[in-house]
Amino acid sequence: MAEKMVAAITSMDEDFAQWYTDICKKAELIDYSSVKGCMILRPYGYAIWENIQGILDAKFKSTGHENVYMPMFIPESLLNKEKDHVAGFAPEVAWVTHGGSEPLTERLCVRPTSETLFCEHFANVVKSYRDLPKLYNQWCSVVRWEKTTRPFLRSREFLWQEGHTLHATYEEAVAETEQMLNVYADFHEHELAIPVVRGKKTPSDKFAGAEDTYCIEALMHDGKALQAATSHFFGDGFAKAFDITYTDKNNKVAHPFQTSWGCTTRMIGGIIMTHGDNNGLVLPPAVAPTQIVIIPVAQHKEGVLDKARELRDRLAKNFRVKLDDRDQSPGWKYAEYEMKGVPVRLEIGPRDIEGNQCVLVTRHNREKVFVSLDNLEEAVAERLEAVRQGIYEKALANREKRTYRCKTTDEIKEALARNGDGFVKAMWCGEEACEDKVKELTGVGSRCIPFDQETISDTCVCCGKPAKTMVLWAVAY
RNA sequence: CUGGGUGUGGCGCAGUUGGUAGCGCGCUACCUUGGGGUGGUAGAGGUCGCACGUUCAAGUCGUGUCACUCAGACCA
Repeated sequence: MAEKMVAAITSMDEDFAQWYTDICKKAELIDYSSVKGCMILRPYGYAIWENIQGILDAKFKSTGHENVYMPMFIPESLLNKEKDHVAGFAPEVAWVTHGGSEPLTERLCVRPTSETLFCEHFANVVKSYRDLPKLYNQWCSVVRWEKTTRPFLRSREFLWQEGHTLHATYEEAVAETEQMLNVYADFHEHELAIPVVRGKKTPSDKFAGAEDTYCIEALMHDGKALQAATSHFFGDGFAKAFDITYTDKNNKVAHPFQTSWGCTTRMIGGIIMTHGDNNGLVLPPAVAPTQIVIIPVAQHKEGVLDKARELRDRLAKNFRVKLDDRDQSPGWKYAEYEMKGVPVRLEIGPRDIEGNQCVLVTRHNREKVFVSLDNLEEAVAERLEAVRQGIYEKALANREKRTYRCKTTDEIKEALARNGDGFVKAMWCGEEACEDKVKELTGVGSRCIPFDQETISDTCVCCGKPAKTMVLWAVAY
């Protein structure tokens, strides 16, 4: 009977990409639309995003940020003001050329990111050191005309948040960049139960126009890396390009220092590929639209549904709970909620009611426990925490198993061939040519220079010259 | 953008040498159902991705086109 359930989706070991697509569709997260690369976020998928938003928004506000909303159109001349920035984004920009049937005098870009809009606005409103810092964030969608698309991982329009801040000093802006990276990292490791590596991008991999780009990198179940969030330090480059100035305490005109940071619906792809299994999605309790689902057993029997409703009302005070009283067999429902990744399932039938107990089943390991109804709230909270802990440890174990320390490119090739894709830790001399060469020889690209450095050897994995830093390498999504 | 794969009821598929579309699941109604997709009876639902062409006749052959999907390159 167990075989019948897994037949619903492609096995992840057999074809990970197909498994991923099956989950997106069958867990009812998304549907495709008639525009290539533009996906429909269905209620269940959007609810995950709303939960992510709720948690992050609170963290942003508690660190002093305010939400704003910028227009979705950027005049071409504005986009062109910072040359590295425009070079980075121009190839994937969508353009509006007409208003009704009239051609526009200047075409408008649909925002791929909003640095230019924020800069234009900052230039208008910042006059004095008293106006600093500016700590802004916006929740919106952006458009990047990608060639090939995948649900959550690469779509032409995607939802995100972008923080944009202005500071009087270099040090304060760097501190902001680091602070926000840590907000993202904590969110991933605690709420999403996804272990991440914090680090800095190599110069060739920086955001277009940034002085430094920090990022967090996660390892997916199949051994490929996913950049989960980024935080950029801009120095005063944008401020100079957009003529943002203020008068400082000494009555001198100065340029402020700037940051931006963002994360996207891609995180949902990360959740799927980190925690999912052959029975479907596994959601971290913090963002699960339904944290606990109540399945009545023999629900037509006297008293069962009444008891189930009573439990639902009790649990609703502390949890996101759902009672499924549809006319389907319990087994059918078990399979459905496993597909949808509900962290904890509560089974309640006549025998349980007689014994003043119920069954709690944790999604990630299908462990069943009988608990007394007297302290159900505590038991549910404990089970949810067990899921969070369990999936984090499972993800961490996968990452550790797939982290290889290599001294030469041959060692990298051998490690990947023997154990499959994963994180490679190897030394680097700092030359872009070596970065490219490693990718060409082994297939793995540089992901970041981790803050937690190790000394794998004294020489560059590629050229053999003295090494400057340890770099994390991987095949990336 | 490059290279593969796939387009046939809602979903998954079959359809032979061209001859006028079929199966499973799902859906609707009723019955049945105690712990992992319960079983039964009856029913609804399709101009075969789109366009042009060949032919007496096209789901089937040809050309084009679009979409989805996978693998690269690029990106969050």
